[in-house]
Amino acid sequence: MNLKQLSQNLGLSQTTVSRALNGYPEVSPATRARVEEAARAFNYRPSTRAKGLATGQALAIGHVIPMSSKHEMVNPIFGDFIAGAGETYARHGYEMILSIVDDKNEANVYQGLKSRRAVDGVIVHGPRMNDMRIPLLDQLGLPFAVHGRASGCTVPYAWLDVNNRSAFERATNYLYDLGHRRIALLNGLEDMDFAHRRRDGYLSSLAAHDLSPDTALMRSGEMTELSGYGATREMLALPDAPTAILCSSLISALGVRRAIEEKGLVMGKDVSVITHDDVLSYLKNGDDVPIFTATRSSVRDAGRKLAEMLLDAIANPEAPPQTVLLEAELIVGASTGPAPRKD
Amino acid sequence: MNLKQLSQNLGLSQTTVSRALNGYPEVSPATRARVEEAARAFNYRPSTRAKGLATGQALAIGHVIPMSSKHEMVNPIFGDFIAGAGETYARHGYEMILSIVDDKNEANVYQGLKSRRAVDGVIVHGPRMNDMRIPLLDQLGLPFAVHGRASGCTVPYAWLDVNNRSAFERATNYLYDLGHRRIALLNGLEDMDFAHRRRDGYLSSLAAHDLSPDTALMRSGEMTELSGYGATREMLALPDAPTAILCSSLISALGVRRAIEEKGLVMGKDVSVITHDDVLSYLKNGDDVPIFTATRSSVRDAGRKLAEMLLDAIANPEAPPQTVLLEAELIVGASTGPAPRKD
DNA sequence: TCAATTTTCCAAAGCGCTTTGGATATCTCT
DNA sequence: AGAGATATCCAAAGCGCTTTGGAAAATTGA
Repeated sequence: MNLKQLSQNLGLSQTTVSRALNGYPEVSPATRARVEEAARAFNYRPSTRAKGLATGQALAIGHVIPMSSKHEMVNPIFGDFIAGAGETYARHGYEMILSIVDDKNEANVYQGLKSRRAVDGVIVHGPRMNDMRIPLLDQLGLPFAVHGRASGCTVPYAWLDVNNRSAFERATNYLYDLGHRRIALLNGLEDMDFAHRRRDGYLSSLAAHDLSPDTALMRSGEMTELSGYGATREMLALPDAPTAILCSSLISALGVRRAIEEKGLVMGKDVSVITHDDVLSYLKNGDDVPIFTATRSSVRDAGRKLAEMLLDAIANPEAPPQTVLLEAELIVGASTGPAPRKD
Repeated sequence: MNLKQLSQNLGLSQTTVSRALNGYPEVSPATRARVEEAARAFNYRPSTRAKGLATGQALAIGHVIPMSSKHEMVNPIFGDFIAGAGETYARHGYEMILSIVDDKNEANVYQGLKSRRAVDGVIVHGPRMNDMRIPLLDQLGLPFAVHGRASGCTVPYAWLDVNNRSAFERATNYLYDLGHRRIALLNGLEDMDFAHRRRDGYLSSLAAHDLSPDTALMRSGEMTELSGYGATREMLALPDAPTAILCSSLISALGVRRAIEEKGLVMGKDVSVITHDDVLSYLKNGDDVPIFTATRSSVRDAGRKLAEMLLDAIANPEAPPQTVLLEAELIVGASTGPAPRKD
């Protein structure tokens, strides 16, 4: 069923039917009702492609998911993020189109989306330091919004980020106040922007308390259970082992806990742990009482909100880019406690 | 840059340029080269929408991700699955469009995709027992392929599935051969088709060895770390605790291990564990030596392959639906060992 | 009652591509 | 050299929608 057939069925012109369906005023309430009724009956929906051609809009947003070509790893937060974004799109009649692409071909993909006019805008995932995608998109003139930020980018752009710096600074402070002096940082990959900010927050807290950072206690890498386990195991074997560990993801925190318990130590007593918690749907941090003390910020909410920002930016292109900085909650769970006394 | 402008630039007709770019024979090698060169120089790509309108194809595949409205949970395997599927689409010039939808509105979404002609076909995720989506899609005439199967569906359809039944049967046999007699099953949600098949395999092995199933040792639910932990904790507290646990996902296996170790027991010695491993990129089962003995089947490969099957089916609609049944590997890791002697 | 509005509807152009049905130029063969 | 084949290109229609510029019908005002 297409517009032509529908309008013939109704004995009306395509114009009138189109207008009735799109809420234009120049059609009487009576015929509008008749048209809507018929559209429902025949299960008519305008072809996205035809509509897009006619209006010049794509009614679609692109999500370009970078995949580390080294590790072939897709970001585990990604599922929940797009679940949030998808809600927003559904509400606004937009489609989400997804490209998963290894880091090399990224520029190509953005160019393609632009020149094929496949999307009205894109969401940038996993920004790195000095991310070249941002100037690229800016130059292409393709509206975009970034989940996170990219230090070193000079052009203004729309972003939504968790205040990773302050979150990790507060977390470190909290551990300091509990008496911890040997505090380790298990960070994400160095070139990811968020990792950089988290380290800044961590270092800033150490500095504020006249603690000098120890590179033996600062790790970074992919955030897997195994890497959390391995790093913790190594660090606990040090002569001057850390009494507290700051961890970048709940997944690696599981590994941290395992290494602690394997050594016969008790988390929250012998070793304190704070992790960042993205509130992933398949990885809850406990039921009522959180297992881990955590800096918490829902990545699904972030998806919802950032999608809204992008749609806003598309709707009024003249407005300056919005930016949102979310403060993570610091929620106290069972994984932190006072630093053990030295004997 | 559009076709018209490009062809004017070249002093050729749109027809010729279009043909040159699409590999039609009725254009001389010389002009074809000239056209391709110019297209590259001007970064020309045909508008997807216009092309789609003209050809009647969408060059897009829909993925409808059901989200349990109860738990708001997105399937954690989903990221890796679409990473695989995405590879295939990229190779064939298809786009992936994603809808995340709660179970109630699903029918609507499929209808919408069909009548708006937004996609050439869809992948069905997370099939349940007697899944009504399959007859629906069949009736709509929208090509589709299912990741998994749906017991009880009578219409023929294309699917790709792991042989969950035989995998869990073999795993149970393996535990039996190690001397285990109290074997627990931590399954996924009951109404998911794969959970049903896994239980079948488990029960069939028990029956073959004259073991009668004990409902106290059979759990099912969302597969989270916490649920694995909770269930194991409870079962280990039973007077007649299991000596082996069969687990449906690596995530919940982490919880299983935690509950075991928390009780001061050693996994692989006091309690054996076998889990299913989807080979998720962010959750590796150990580096070289697997941590868990596991039934293993890469969900990313599944995505790649199933996408290919769907594109095939779209390319020749007359062919009968393909079906692929993958056998999971049974890989032996450190989590299984002979049943402990009774004292 | 009749001109001036206002409502309500329509025909046709256009969005950017593919494809049909020629037209023209170039070869081939005898 | 000239007819038939073949290679090369083009104009125009059509895909399903929106939207512009009117036209016809209904309503209003004096």
